[in-house]
Amino acid sequence: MPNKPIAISDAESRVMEVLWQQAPQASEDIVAALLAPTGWHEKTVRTLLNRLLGKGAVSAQKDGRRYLYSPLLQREQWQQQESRSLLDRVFGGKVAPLLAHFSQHEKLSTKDVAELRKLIDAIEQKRR
Amino acid sequence: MPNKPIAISDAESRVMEVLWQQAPQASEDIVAALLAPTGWHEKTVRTLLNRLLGKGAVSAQKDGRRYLYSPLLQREQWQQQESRSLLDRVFGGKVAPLLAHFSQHEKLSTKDVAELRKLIDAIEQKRR
DNA sequence: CTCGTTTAATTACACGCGTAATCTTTATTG
DNA sequence: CAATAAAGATTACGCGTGTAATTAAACGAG
Repeated sequence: MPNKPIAISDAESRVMEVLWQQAPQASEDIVAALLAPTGWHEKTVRTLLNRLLGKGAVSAQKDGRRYLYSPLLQREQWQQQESRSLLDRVFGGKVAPLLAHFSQHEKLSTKDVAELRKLIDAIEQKRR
Repeated sequence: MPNKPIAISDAESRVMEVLWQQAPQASEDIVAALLAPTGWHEKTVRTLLNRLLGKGAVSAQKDGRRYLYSPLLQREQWQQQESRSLLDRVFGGKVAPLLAHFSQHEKLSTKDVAELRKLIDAIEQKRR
């Protein structure tokens, strides 16, 4: 099995989010995109980029004097890893308790509920 | 506002799980309960217990020469913290994408689906 | 009362993370 | 070509965590 999960930290995921929205991007742009929401220093962002490179979560192609970065780790894949981790760590691997939990504790908008219902219909549809 | 969230680490949560199943318990029992699933040394477990004490996640009452530990942080509360954290960090705070994700990527048992449907019915019931 | 044993408290230590600062290389400009 | 500026690479540093080992205290056995 080829792909062992790439673990990225919280701060690193913020950088990935920027790349998931658009790629490739130069570090300058990534720095700019993160400045407002996080207040991070340029140096900080570059450190995170390098760590992500080291982890194989992003790739870099040289473009003149700078690099252009692209995500290698896909957002979906990361979401899945994180979800599974929560499920296993916190809910004993069982989906129903998690969902029950959300229905009790998270305020679901009417739209959420409608969407949920559609999802379930679709799932049941596919089953039979 | 009294309760700022108590952050507990992964290893610490394993100790809490033991206490959530039954409390109060002496460290000896907790050590014993964790030995098989984790292989942790007695010293390790005691360290974790002390850290949890420091964080206010458990309480200890002296019982002769030993302490009996009880959880202060409740399981529900912790699950909620962790769920919210996943939701915010990974799914932009929106429930529907999380659920969509689960429906696509996690194998939901027939029972899961049935439960989900019941949950939704209940929610909609409460709304009108 | 002293020694050993059991339990608790203190200390250890490497690694990842958040957050940069410093050093180095490379391209630009006079 | 030499100095400067911009980008990248290396190094830093304190804190939490995983994982204990070491030290101290307290109680029971002689």
